[in-house]
This record gives sequence, C-alpha cells and structure tokens, in this order.
Amino acid sequence: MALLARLKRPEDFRRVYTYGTSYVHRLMVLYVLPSGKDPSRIGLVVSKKIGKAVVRNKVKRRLREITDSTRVPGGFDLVVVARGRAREANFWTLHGAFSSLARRAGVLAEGESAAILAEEDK
RNA sequence: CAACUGGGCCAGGUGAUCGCGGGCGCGGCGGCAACGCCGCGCGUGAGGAAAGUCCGGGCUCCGCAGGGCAAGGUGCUGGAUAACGUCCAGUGGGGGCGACCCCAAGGAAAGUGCCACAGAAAUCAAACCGCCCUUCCGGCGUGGGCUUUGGCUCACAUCGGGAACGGCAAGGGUGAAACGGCGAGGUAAGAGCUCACCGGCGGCCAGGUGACUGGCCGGCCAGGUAAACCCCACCUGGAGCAAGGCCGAAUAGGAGGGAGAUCGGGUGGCCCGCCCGUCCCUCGGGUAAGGUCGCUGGAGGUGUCUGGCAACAGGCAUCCUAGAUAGAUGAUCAUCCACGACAGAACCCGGCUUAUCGGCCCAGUUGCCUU
RNA sequence: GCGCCUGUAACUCAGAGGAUAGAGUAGCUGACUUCUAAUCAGCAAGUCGCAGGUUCGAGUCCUGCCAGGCGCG
Repeated sequence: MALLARLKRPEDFRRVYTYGTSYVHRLMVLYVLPSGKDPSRIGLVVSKKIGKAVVRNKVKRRLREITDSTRVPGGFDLVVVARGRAREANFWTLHGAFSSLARRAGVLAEGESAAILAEEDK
C-alpha cells in the first residue's frame, strides 16, 4: 500500500486549489495536482457548513478510513472537500463517491481501478 | 393507586476481524551515544454537560503593579471556600391546600432628575365642585308701629336664591399613586383637634453574633422611582498555554550595567510616578520555520472515622483514570433489549447557564380506595 | 483563545420610558391614459429574535438565552 502523507499548510492547499484539476461529485470535490514527490500527500477539508463538531468528526473519520485504505501511486497532491450532502451519507456511499472520483482523476494504483469497476458492475 | 414536590444516579451492553493516538515490555535495523524507525505482545483512550464563554481562581509573562481621578462589578444577615455573581444556614417579602418554590432584598429626613394622559392639584403644597360663620341684596312667613287701607318701615325666623371678606379639607370626581386607614368624641363646618385599634416613625428594655423579632413609651405622619443620575460599604493591575522556557540551519542582528536636560515612544483610560529609545562601558549571544518542555498526580476520586444543623474541614486507608498537535474512537458483522437523546477534551480546576431519548433509586405532600 | 456588532412590515432602515410603533421601496384598489410606465389618492401588512424581571407603563432599562455577522492573535 502506498502511504499517504498529510497535507497541512495553508499554502499547500491554496496551490492545489489554484493549479490543480477538480473533479466534482454531489458528496465531495477532489482536487489533484502532480507534485513529483514520492509519497503522495492528501488533505481533508470538512468545513463548519457541514455541521457541529461531532458531525464534522464523523465525516472526517470516514473520509480518512477511505483514503487510508486506497492505494495511490506517488507524485500527487490531493485535496478532498466534503460537501453538505456528505452529512447524511453512510460509509459505503462515501466510499463509492471517492472511488469514482479517483478513477476519473487517474490517481489509482495498478489493479485498484479494475477492482472498483468490477465492484460498480455489481 | 393517582396527581405532584425535592434530591441523587445511569448515558446501550457483550463477542469477533481490520485500522488509529499515548504508555510499557521484547526483538530487529541505523547511530559512539542520547535517540529514531520497523515488527510483535500487553494494557489504555472524550462528557454530564467536554458546549455557551457568563463569573471565579491556579499557572505564566509583562515592570511584583505605588498615589490620585475615572471605569466596572457586587449589594438582607451569618457562615463555607483558593476565590466567586457559587454553595449552606437563617431573616424579611410574595405564591401554593400542602410537600415546597420564587425574590439585584442597602440608602428616597445628602442632593438632582422624571412621574405621560386624566385631574383643581403629582409634593417648600394647593383649593375646582363642595361644607360653614358673618355681612349685604333678594324671596316667603310671623309679630309690632305708622297709614290716605294701595302700602311703608322695624324686629325675628326661614330659604335648592345671588354676591363679598373669611374658615375647612370630611365628601365628590381623576389617576398606578392625592401629607395614613377605620370608628367615636368634638365643632359653625371641620381637621390627630382629642381618644381606642391598626400601619408607619423615633426612643428604651429583652432575646439573638447579626439580618430581625417581641414588649413598653413617645410624639403625631415623611408619595413613587436608585435594573434614572447618585450616596454608602466591599471587590477588581493587564494580558493570556498561540502564556512562557529551552534546542536551533540559512541570514544577519543583540544582551547586561551606568549616566540621564530636552524630545519621542511604552506601561489598564487620564495625571503623577516608572521604564525604553539617546550617550558611555562590558559581554558573546539573539530571531523565523521546525522540534522539545509546559502537558497532566490534582483545591483529584472512592471508602471510613471525627467536628459542624449544613455547605465544608481534618485524619486514616486505597486507586491512578486521555494528553493529541490539521488534531487519535472508525469500518464490517453477530446477538440482546428499553432500539440508543444532547453532543467531541486542546493548560487545569470551582461554579452558573443552556441542550438532552429513555430509565432507575431515595425522601416527602395531597387526594381516593381497602384493611 | 480573546474582543465587538446586529436582530423592528416581504426588503432597506427610523424610533428621548408615555399615541393605534413610523418612513422609503415593493404589494393591492381607484383616478389619469387607447394600453403601459410615471404621477396622484387610498388600503393592507408587525409575537419589535426568545424568556423572565424592574416600572403605573418596556421596542427602549436589567438578566439569561437564540440566530447571524465581523475583527485580532
């Protein structure tokens, strides 16, 4: 499994927003920017618009579970922004949304993409 | 049994697999070492409100903070406490049949302001209607005198009549509120003018630490509003763990001591005071990202004994119970039931307030039924 | 962590403790016009964010909440 480093600094987020490519889903938005650095870095954004602290933590934990278990090759900076509807979504809905976005963005490791396609066919 | 009152407690459980933060142990790798990384095992990991940030402290730095003015807060009494605007016990007032609950509850005879509308008048009192004495005019009546029998005049009595100088504040009406209420005496009419009772005020005595309560006596009455300004008493220095200390590359700057007229800047808003910039001397260290400490063992929990009505305090025994740093609790099942509310630590405590599914326990009140 | 502001008609805002809480825009009705716009006249519209309290009387004063917004580190 390719380890994902964490994207933390405000400048990094701003760079990905301005120069990266965005992929939109009704539950979330995925920003992708090639960085050239080996461990790909990922940042999660769950704003106060989503809900109170308990709700935000819940959404953030589910997104972290999903992104930690997804294999991503090196060389990318990713930002996942949760949208309002993510508040009501369960784990598997969020998982499907992220997988489809990641496949469209082409940031999945070898073999992962085919597995997701097979899963979606079911 | 029903309807209530007060207080306390719980906050889905159990099992399995994968994953995360901290701790401990073992093993491996790197390193002189401190230590870092990886793997395995054990154990541990959000709340009663963690929330709002409404108060109070601890802790840390600012300059250990002094004087005056201002500003803010608290406000029945006594106590508890590190402290409080909190808590406990009481006093007074209000509510409830009751258990019980509620109250920012000092001062209005220090001063100022305000009291719309209505009303005569909204506070050094005054007098619209009204009540009353006297005088004058007028009406009606009785008696006397004079008489030209038409009347004139005097006296007395009387009047829902008019006017004037005065007396009064009982009654009317207005209003949230009208120099105390009610009854009797008194009077021309009235009035604490006098008297009894009540309210309020002052003094004395008794009880109580005190708020206050009870009794006696006195004089005779003082509108409300201070969550209007204010007065009185007491309290408050400012910032906040992104406080603050240490390590520390590039780069290139400081720190300490002494002197101090002016000017400038700083310190809680202002003034005084104080400090810094300026000048001289000495020293070799200072700052950003990052790392690390602060960081959790504490006004700590539980049990018991002693003191106290209680809040609480003290003694003994026993337990260790998150410390992250973009921020750790999730995912997939099985099973049980009451089908799970409000909600996530970020330096730490004591309170207050607000949110909250369902359930349990203790003490008590009222009503009904039965024995 | 700390500090500040706002909440009144559908919208933007006024409002000295004492009226039936006002103004402009928007809305409705009528007049004018061939019709519309403009103009004129009239009408309707409010839990004064919520709950307590002070006061004879509260949109206004006090306390506690709720919602929204802003600033500093």
